[in-house]
Amino acid sequence: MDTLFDLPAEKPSTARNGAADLLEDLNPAQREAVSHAGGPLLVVAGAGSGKTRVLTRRIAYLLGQRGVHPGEIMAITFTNKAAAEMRERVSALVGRRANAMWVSTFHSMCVRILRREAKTLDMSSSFSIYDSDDTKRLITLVARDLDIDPKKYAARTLAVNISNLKNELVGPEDAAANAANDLERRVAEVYGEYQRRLDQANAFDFDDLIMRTVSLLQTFPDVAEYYRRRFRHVLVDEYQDTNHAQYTLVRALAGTEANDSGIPQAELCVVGDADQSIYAFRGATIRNIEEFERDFPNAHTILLEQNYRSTQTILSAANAVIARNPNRRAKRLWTDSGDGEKIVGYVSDNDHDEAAFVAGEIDALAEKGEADYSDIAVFYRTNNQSRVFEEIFIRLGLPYKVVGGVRFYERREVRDMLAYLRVLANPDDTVSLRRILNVPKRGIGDRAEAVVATHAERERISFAAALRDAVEGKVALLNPRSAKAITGFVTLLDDLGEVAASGAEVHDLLESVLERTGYRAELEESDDPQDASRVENLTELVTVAREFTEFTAEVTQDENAELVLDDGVPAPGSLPAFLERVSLVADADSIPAADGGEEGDGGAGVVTLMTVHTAKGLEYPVVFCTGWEDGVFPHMRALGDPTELAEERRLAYVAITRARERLYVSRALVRSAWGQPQMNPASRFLDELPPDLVDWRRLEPSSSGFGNFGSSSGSSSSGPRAATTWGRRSPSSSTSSTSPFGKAWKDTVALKLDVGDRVSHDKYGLGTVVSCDGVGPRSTATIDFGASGKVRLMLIGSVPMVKL
DNA sequence: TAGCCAGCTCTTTTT
DNA sequence: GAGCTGGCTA
Repeated sequence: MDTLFDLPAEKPSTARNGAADLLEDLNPAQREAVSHAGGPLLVVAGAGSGKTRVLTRRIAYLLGQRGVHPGEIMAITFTNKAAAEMRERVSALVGRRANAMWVSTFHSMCVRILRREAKTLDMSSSFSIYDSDDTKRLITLVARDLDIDPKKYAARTLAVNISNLKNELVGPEDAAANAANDLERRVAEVYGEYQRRLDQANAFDFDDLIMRTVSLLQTFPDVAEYYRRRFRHVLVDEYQDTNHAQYTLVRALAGTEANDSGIPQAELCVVGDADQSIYAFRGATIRNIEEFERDFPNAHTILLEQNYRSTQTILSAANAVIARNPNRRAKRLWTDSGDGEKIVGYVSDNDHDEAAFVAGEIDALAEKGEADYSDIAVFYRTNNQSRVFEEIFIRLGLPYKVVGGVRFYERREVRDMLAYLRVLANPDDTVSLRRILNVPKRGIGDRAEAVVATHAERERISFAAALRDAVEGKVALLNPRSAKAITGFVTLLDDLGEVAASGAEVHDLLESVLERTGYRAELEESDDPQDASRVENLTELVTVAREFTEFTAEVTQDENAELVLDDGVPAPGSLPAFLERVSLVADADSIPAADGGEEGDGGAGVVTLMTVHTAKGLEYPVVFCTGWEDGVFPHMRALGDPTELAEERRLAYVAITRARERLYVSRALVRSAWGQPQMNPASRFLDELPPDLVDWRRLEPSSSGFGNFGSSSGSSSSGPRAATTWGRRSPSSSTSSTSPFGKAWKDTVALKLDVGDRVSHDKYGLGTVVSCDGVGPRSTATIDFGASGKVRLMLIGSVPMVKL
């Protein structure tokens, strides 16, 4: 949160403005990227190749050398953090002029455009922004109303499908027309109704922000023309993560060579790296970067391969891993800064020991003065893996911060409060209104809610209006007790509405809500320990709101505040401004400062824990890559699909390339998952690390005294699986109560295979089993699929493969 | 209407 | 192991 309202550090700019200054300390490729003028430019920027530097210098160069006005520049990133950093770095180069640029995420840029053009779309500019939780709630409501069996079609599934359609810019009608099966027909049906309700609630969901902006630009040529005239330079960071909708948006903004409005195409500069594309699950497509030259004729491509971040050892490891991905454009990172330390490998008995090893190693590094806590990051594949690290770190008193996971703004109490605020800002926001209808409990049950909802539907009025009808006794079938409770609720909202209208600051309004609803009192009276931390979170939320108003007060007094008052931006410090801000924050926005110690906890800062996804774009002197096990990383769901496996490998590549000086990789033989211990084989990515680069501190015990099972795939002498045999205990010998394995094998294996068996796989085709590994639900087989190569697969229930 | 308990499903990754 | 749903009781 601390980065939420950061002002760019405004050093009195010893502005670099001369062309020589701006290009001086760049390598030839970087220099070319900075000074290139004219046609569309693709900068393929390998990890650590100075991408941000190129982008910021390019902007400074546009301003200083090419006479571009800052108002003509739009720079798009994926996180607020990246946007803030870019703005800050440009400011350092050119001073306050930077403020007139649009530097923002795709989503905030779209919000800004949509607020400005809301009337055109028949929306009010005070619209709400629904995140995935709101979306799921609304879809649940819609599905219920459409009598859709929630067991057969989970809200989540429907939401994911609708989101995918939106990312492809497919509207409800087209979705219905193209629906080819039962699921798709249901999705289309829900989609249509969902969209209608969003409209009714004066709300956009995340995907709408992009999709509706695109359709705005496509449907209203004069609107598109306005933005095209305004933005003569469009820069896009992390271009490999754009989805179809975002790609179309970029095209619509920049214009194409052959556009009909007579406005020349804007100068487009996109930066990205196909090897770091890790958001396919959210619709991102590498295609956009791979086909850039086809999409934009006359495009010029520049490759940045020199790395300024990591040691050669780390880069060689990264290169070796990513080289296994098929069909990629060759690219090899190199550095002239030397080999550095070897990679440290460690095989622990269980996830607990793995965390203890990491903690011990961090301690040793700090002790020896080789690293501050803030120099160190621990990465894992999924958020639930943070838990065991937290336990150990707390016990040892290691200062740490977990980024992501159950995010602050996703906590129930925080969302409840924000729902109150959203209802006050936008009374049509039905999802928020129904969320708080009976929170805290005030005697308005499901029954009463359903009656009011039906009334609203029948009378074609909003849910808020239906509540008022209930107060006036105009809702049939509503029992008097419920009507009374509703009256109390409506009165409460009216009172709070008055507080809001009186011009109270957001934090004062929030205080009023906490008091008058009795929300805080209820938590304080509870004896559930969880509720105590809820109270703390609410206090934190009030603090955030206070900082927000204080921050805006500071900015509006600033003589150069014109940017903040630009169109499309809600009044500074206002409730809508606050809600917009908290709706669009991301995990990555709350990463502790790398220089550490800001918060005054001893000057050494804190160790940062996060998923690999969150780590993208960051770098640390010391990096721990944990949980490198097949089924964990690569994730189980990716094991059976070459496309997904390739994405996992890119993820591994991202993880490795975050490290500057020291890299650790570790795995655990046994890990708790689903509340039960699971045995995981080594990650195949470990085998892909060149053996001579890794110093294995501890290996798997070579023999556990039980019979070997299957044969090692024998593919590696690198150590991690020097003896790939697990202590095998028969499921029946569960008399050994100390055995963590007893239960793990209760499930049957979906497919029982032996060496030499022929199989047919949905994606890989025909193959022959080369070797088998392990027993129980995590057993694997290495299969030779001929042209598709040798692949190791888990023989889990969902594997799309049959024995012939 | 609220509260309690049993049983179920779930885990990627996120703007 | 956690959070949600459904069914039951007061």
